[in-house]
Amino acid sequence: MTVHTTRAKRTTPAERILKVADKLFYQDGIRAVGVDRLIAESGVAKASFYRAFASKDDLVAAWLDQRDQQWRIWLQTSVDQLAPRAQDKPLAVFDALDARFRQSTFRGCAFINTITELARLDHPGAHAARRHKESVRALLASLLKDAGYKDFEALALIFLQLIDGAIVAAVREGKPDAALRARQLAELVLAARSKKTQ
Amino acid sequence: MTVHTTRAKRTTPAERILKVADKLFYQDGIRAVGVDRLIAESGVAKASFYRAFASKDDLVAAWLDQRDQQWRIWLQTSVDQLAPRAQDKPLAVFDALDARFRQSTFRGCAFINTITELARLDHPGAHAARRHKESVRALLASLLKDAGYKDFEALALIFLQLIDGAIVAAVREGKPDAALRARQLAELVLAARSKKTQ
DNA sequence: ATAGGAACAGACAGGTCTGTCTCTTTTATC
DNA sequence: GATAAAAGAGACAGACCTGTCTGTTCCTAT
Repeated sequence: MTVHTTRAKRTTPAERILKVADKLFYQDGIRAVGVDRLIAESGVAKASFYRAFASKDDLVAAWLDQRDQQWRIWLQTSVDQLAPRAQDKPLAVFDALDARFRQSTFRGCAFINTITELARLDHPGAHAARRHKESVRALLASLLKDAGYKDFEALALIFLQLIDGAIVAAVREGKPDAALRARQLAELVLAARSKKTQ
Repeated sequence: MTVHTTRAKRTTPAERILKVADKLFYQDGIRAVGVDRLIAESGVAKASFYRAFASKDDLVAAWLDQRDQQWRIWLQTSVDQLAPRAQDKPLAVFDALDARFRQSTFRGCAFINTITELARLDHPGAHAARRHKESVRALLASLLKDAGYKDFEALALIFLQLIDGAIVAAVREGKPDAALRARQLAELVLAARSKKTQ
């Protein structure tokens, strides 16, 4: 090996495409963004695009799977930062949301948006979106369990629904207030439930 | 006037188009339904379509305005039927939602779907959607005020957010359970608030 | 009865969409 | 340095999109 590829490998076409797709799909919606635009903005040849992804639908699924992972990492680290103690983590979810709602790029939940935009339930993107929500539900259940709540499974479903409502309301209103309202609702729920398992 | 148009007037092209648009836009999404399909399924000539509506965007706005009216009438009559007494009406909203979620045609809130599909905030459809949500908020505030709740304005915002969350969750899950969860949350909120103004 | 407008039917234009294909240039491996 | 795969550039096909325009038929009002 004469050269070893010592030089840091440049980003692959797939990586660049995914990065651009994340921005454009989230910002403008899936159907509003054509393959030609994805190619132009990522500086990739059309043949490279279709070598990396079998179709646009494939890219949509890959995008959502990547975003799912990033989103859960974001939530976990945000919650850990905002609430060091396990018992405080569940409610910190809504503080994390509050911060996210204030970002100028915020345009709702990419997964909800995908489900509503792609009405067909069998679209690969719709499947990815449902997988994401199930993952988040499991993450919430884990937080609630560690915080000592007995019926953490039922609570996780409620929390997920509060999150969905907060996101939609924040988009509608163009304000982050919905996060605080959801947090107060969550506080009520937790206060009403039998608090600890032991 | 010899003939007086005694005979019941047949439906106008605009009415037929709106009826088909209501079905197709809601079922498949706005961008997924082309003008040609609307024309074919409503049995209308293309010239008639563009005589009735200046553009497809115009039709979208007209559709949403019509649906807004129908939706509020539906909610009001459902609530009146489910809860004759003013103090019971606010929570009956969620029983009405429950019934709606069970319909096989249910595919979420047309207005939320429109906002998320048409990312552009200045689209006439987006404006119609925001007008609708504001109307519903006012309707909820009225129900809550008549039920005797002092801070009915704040409560209406919370109820609207609970409704949004329930709708999204119901679509996600493909089950109507979210309506009951939202109702229980609403019960908690009402119980926690200072109940009456007098 | 007849004139005028509304509705139907469909061709057409100009653009955009996804996906395929060719050709050239770069990059990596031996 | 030679060879092969990867990537860039872009033409092309076929379908679909919105919106316009030209005829023909029907209904209605005088």
